[in-house]
Amino acid sequence: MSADHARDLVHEGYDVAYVQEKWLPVWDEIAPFKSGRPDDPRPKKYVLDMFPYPSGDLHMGHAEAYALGDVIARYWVQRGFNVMHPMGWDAFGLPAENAAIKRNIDPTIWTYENIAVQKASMRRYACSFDWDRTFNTCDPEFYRWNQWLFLQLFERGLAYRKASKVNWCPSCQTVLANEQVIAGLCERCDTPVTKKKLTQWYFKITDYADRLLEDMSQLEGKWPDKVLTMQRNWIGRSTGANVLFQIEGRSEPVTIYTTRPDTLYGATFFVVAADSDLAAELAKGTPAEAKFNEYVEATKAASDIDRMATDRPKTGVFLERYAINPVNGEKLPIWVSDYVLADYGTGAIMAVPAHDQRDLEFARAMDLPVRVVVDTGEEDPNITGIATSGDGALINSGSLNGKSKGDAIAFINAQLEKDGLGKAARNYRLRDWLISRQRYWGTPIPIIHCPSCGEVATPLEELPVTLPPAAGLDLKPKGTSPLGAATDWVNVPCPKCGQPAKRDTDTMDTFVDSSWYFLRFPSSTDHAQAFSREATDTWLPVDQYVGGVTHAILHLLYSRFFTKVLFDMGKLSFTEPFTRLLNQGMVVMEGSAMSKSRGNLVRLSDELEKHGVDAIRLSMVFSGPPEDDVDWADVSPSGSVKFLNRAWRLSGDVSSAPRVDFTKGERSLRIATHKALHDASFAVESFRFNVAIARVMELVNATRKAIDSGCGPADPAVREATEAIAIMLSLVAPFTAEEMWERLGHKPSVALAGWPSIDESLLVAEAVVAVIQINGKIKERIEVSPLISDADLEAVALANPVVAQALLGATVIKIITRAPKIVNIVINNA
RNA sequence: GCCCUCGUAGCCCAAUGGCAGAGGCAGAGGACUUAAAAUCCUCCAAGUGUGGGUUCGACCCCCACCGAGGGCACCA
Repeated sequence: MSADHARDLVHEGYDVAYVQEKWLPVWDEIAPFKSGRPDDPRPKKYVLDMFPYPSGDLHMGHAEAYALGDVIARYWVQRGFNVMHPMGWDAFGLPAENAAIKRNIDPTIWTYENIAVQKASMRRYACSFDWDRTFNTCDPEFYRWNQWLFLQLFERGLAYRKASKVNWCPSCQTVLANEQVIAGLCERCDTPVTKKKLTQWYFKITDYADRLLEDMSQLEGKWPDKVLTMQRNWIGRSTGANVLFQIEGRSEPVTIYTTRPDTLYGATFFVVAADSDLAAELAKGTPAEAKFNEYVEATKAASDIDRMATDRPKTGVFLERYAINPVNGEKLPIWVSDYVLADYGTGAIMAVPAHDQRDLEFARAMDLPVRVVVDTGEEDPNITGIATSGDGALINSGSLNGKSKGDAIAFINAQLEKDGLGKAARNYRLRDWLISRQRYWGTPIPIIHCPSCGEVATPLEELPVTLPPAAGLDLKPKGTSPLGAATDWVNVPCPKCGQPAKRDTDTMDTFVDSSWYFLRFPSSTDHAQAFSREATDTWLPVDQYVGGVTHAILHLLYSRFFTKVLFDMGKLSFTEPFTRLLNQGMVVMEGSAMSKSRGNLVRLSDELEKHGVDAIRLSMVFSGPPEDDVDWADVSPSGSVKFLNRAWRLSGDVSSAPRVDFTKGERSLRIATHKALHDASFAVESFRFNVAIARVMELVNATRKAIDSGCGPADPAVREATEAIAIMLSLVAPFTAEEMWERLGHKPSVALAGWPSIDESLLVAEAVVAVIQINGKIKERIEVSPLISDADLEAVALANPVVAQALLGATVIKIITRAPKIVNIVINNA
C-alpha cells in the first residue's frame, strides 16, 4: 500500500477488501456460532433459514434472505442465547438434474461442486451458520432417513399407490407437480400441460386436512396472515351434505355432494363429470353413447388453459337417463359436462340453477327449467340470468317452506340421515400429495415389486437404497425413470418370498426431503436414527423460520403434515414445526423481477466487489420492512458505505480507555445511547430491522456531535455510545463492527460481546413537552415533569396565559388530560 | 368473480387513537481545500389515495369507492 493510498484511507474510511480478508480466518478460529457444546448453560433458540438449491452461486435473493436471518440469529446470540443457526442444501431435484444433463456431467459432481461454491460464498458473506451441523439432502446418509420415513408412512397406510390422471409435459416427457404447472403451461418450456393416467405413489395428507386447518390457531399472530389465508384456501374445506340419488335402471344409488342441501327441492337436473368412470358407465348402451364419446374426446383435447377460461360457454350431453330426487321423487335428466370435476366431491352433482350461477348458465344453454326455492328478495334468476345465493324464506320446498337457509340445512340434514338418504358432510380442495417422479436425481422409493407378494417394503437394515451410478444411464427425460435401465440395480429377490422381483424405479418429490430436514439438524451426526428424541426435545420446534413466501403453501403445509404424522407416531412432542415465520420479499430491479432476458440482472458478486459485504447486507436490511420487495434501483449501497465509514470513524476518535466507568459519562449522550439500545431491541424483535438501523444512525449522529461540539472524545459516554454502536452494527455489518471493536481496544469477537444492559433510569426523561389543544387544535407546548399528575397538568394548562387568552368568553365543555403528553380543552365558542 | 395486503415529502420508508417525520436517498447552500474528492454543518419539502362515519382527538378504527401488488378461481 502506497503512502498516498494509506493517507487517503484515513479520510475515506477503512479498506473494505483488506478488512474482510483479515477477519474471516479469525472467526474461523473463534467459531462464535457453535451450538453443539454440551455444557453450554445459555437458554436455547433455533433460528432457521430455508435451505437453498445448489443451482449456481448465491444471488441477490440469497443475499437478502440470509442477511435477515443473520440479524435475528446474531441478535439472540448477543442477548445471551445458545442459538442454533444451521445450514444445508436441498440438493436433489430437477434444477440440478437438468443442469447436469445440459453440461453432460454427473449430477453428483455438479451438485457437490456448487455446494462448495455456495458454502464458500456464505462464509465470505459472514453468515452466522453453525457448520458442524450441515448436510445435503443428496447425501445417502440423509436420504436413508427419507426412505425410513416413507416406510413408516407405508406401514400406516399413509403412503399408497393409485392410478390417476396426472400433469404431463409432452415436451419434457415427465410428470409435473401441481406447482410446476403455471397457468396450464410447463414452467420450464411453456408447453401446454396435458393429463396422463399413471400409477403413482401418494401421501395421504387429506387424512390430516382438519388438523392442518385447526392447528393454525397455534400460528395466529406468529405467522403472516397472508400465509395462513393461503393455506386455508388451499385446504379449501367446505361443509354441506352427501345425498343419495337413485338412478333409473341402476341398482346402486349415486352419492352427490352439495353445500346447499336446503335447495334440494330446487334441483331440476343432474350432472356427472364427463371424464368420470360413472359417466362412461351411465352412457353405456344408451342412444346417447356415440354423442357422449364424441364429447369426451373433445373435452380431452381441450387443454387446461381452455378449461380455465371463466367465461367459457357451458357444454354437455344429455344421457337420456334420469335420477330420482330423494325428497320429492321428481325425475331429473342426467347430463354430462366438463364443468363438473371428476376428482372433487363425488364427480356428480344435483343442479340447482336458481341458486348456483354455473348451473344457471348450463340450464340457459340447454333450455332446462329454473325453479326458485329461496325467496331472497332479489330479482328472479329466470329473468336476470343471475343466480341468487342469499338468505331468505324457503318456498316450493314441501316441509322446508318458510324456514331460513340455516334452519333448512339443519332440518334437511337430520331428515336425510333419519331416512338413510344422506347426511351432513365436509369436502376439501386439498388432494393427496403425489410424490413419484420419473427422474434420476432424487431419493429412490424403497419398495420392491414382487409378482406374488405385491408391494414389499425394503427391510430397514438394507437402507439406504442408494442411487445407481449415473454413468451409463441416459438421464434425459423420456417418460419413464432412468433408474429402470439400471438392470443390476432394479432386479432383486423379493424380501418376503425370495422370488425375482423389481425395485420401484421412481424417485421421491424433493419436497419430501424438505418436509423434515429441520428435524435433522440437531441430530445431523446421529447415524442410528433420523433424529433423536433428546435432541429434538432440546431444540425444536424451530423458534424462528425465515424464507420466501413462494413456499407459503407447499413446503410449509407438507412440513406441518409430517410433523403431525411424527407426533402421532410418538416421535415428537409438538404438532407445529415452526413457531414463528418471517417471509422476506424478493429483490427486484425497477419494479420487476430481475431476469437475463430483460437485461436487468444484478450480480451479487459485482455488488460485493463494488461496495463490500457489510454495505450490501446493510442495504438489504435497511431498504424497508423485510416482507417488502427490495428494489435495487431504490437502494443506495454507496450510502451504506458512507454510513459504515461514519460509524467506523467514531471508533478511532474515542480517546478514553476500555472499561472506563460509563456512569460518569455525559448524561444526554448516555440517554441517547440507552434509548437507541431500547428502541433497537424492540424493533429487531418485531422484525422492523430498518427502524433498528435508523436508531443506530441517530446514535451515530449524536455521538459525532458529542465528539465535535459537545463533551469531547474523552468522555466515557462517547465510548459507551461507540461500543453500543459496534454491538448493534454487529448484527448487520459484522466486518465493520469487528474492526470498530478492535480499535476500541477489545478482543474479538464483537459477536459475543453481549447486548449492553439498558439503564431504565436513563429512559425516563427529566422533562417532556406536553401539548395543550383546544378543540383538538394545538395552542401551546409546555415543559413538564414526566411524572406530573393529570390534575396538575390540567391546572398548569389552564393557568397558561396563551390558553387563558384563548378561553376568554368561551364555555369549557370538557377537558381531556393524558399526562404527561396532552391536554385537550373542548370549548363551545359563542 | 372471491379473498388478503398496501396507498404518508421527488424517491425508499417512520409514527401503543394524542405535536404528521425517526432514518436514508436525491436536491440546495455553507465550512475545509490552490482545486477537486472525501468529510463536517445547515436547509428544503407532504397534511397521510377519495368520500363519509365513530371519537374530545384518526395515517391508525368502521363503511363505500379509486389505484397497486399478491393468492384462489367452473371446488357444487
